[in-house]
Amino acid sequence: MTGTQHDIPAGVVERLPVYLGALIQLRHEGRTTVSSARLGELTGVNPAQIRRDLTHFGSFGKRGVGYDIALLVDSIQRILGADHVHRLALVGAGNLGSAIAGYDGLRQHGFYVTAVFDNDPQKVGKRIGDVIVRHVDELPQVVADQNIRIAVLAVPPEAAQAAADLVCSAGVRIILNYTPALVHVPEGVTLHNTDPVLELLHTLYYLSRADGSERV
Amino acid sequence: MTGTQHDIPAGVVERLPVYLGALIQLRHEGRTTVSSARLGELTGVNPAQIRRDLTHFGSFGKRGVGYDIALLVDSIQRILGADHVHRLALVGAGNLGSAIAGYDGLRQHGFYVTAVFDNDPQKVGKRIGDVIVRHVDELPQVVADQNIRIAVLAVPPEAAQAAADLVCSAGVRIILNYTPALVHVPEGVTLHNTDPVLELLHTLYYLSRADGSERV
DNA sequence: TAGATTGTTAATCGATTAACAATC
DNA sequence: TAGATTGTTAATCGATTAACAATC
Repeated sequence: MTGTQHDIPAGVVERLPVYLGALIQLRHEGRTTVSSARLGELTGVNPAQIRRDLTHFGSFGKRGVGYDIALLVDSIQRILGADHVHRLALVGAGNLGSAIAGYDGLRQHGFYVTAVFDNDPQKVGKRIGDVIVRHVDELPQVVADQNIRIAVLAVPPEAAQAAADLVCSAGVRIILNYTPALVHVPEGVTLHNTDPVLELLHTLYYLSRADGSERV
Repeated sequence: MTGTQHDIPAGVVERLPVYLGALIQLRHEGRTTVSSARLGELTGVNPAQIRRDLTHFGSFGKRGVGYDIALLVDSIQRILGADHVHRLALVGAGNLGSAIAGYDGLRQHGFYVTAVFDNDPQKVGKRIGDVIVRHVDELPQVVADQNIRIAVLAVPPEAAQAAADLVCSAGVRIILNYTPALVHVPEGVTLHNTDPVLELLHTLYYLSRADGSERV
């Protein structure tokens, strides 16, 4: 789904944010160092794999001691490109959009929702999070002005493709699609789908196997 | 993170819901058959892999023709255990909770939010989706009465572990964690974390590589 | 029949893990 | 020094892909 960049395996890149989440939690608990063994417990990843993953980017630990949490947090953030601020455009000002705009975790990682759009005149002008909802017609101009690279789609599924087309032609490079619709994006745009239902279905498989799959 | 059930590779189980999503969209468009090549285009999965994935569960296609969409949808739903109704307990009646409860895609796959809980007395008694918000104290009783197996956590991160403990001891078998907190669950409970920020961070990596990673 | 596409094998590729020497 | 834990190699394991015979 994403063009293979350089030679870092995709699995490694997927796990880095998981490590980061655990490290931030550890730092929050006041810890200063952590071993790969402990990090493995917290994240469910094999300790050897954690060490191997990290060596793709350098050497961050001290033998006999472990990893300095602050250092590793900084390093991973730099690797991911999360060491500076990113502005997000949010398309769709419904319940989901409101939840996303109000989500503190975004700001903690340097993601700021600086523009919200909707095509419902009822919603235009209202405040969501820290910003006023604008009409979707203004999107190209605003995205260009703010040099926004990331868009989040929280619109009804029927509107997803149109919204994707719009943000793509406005110059957005990453789309987070929160609708169940399968949208197509041009080469060079990274699309990430997060349909909660797909994840539920996936997990469901294991439940059906685990017990007698009672029919309801 | 999940106990290895039988001999189906985890990757296969992860992709089935993706196929299902595409198939449902195709059915919605009025199509009746699809080739692995077309399904591969839609989902970004290699056609050979789609065919190989499906053979784990049987033989669903017709050589020279392709797959009957209706049949394949039914089959995948049955494989996943999504061919009957599942009740969900939702913990947290904020914006995110409201978005989840109001999400149509859930019902389309047989997931019904039949109980919503919050510990804020302000929210108890209000309606979300089709149900009245109850105090979290009632959770054990309600989950037991309704024989609920799946819980969705949409609470503040500080409250996540307590909420997880509560639903686990009430007998829930699958937890969908929408908070950034790393929660621990007992053996036998499947935990699925979906922190939107982690996904953003992951995607961000590729953006930083793609262009000159302008500092803002 | 000719064309298309599956089901399946066999080859490749990459990821995971165990093990251990290096070293804090 | 002794104990701990990393960084890294080497072995294993599994997933991906190409190719093609089977067959609709």
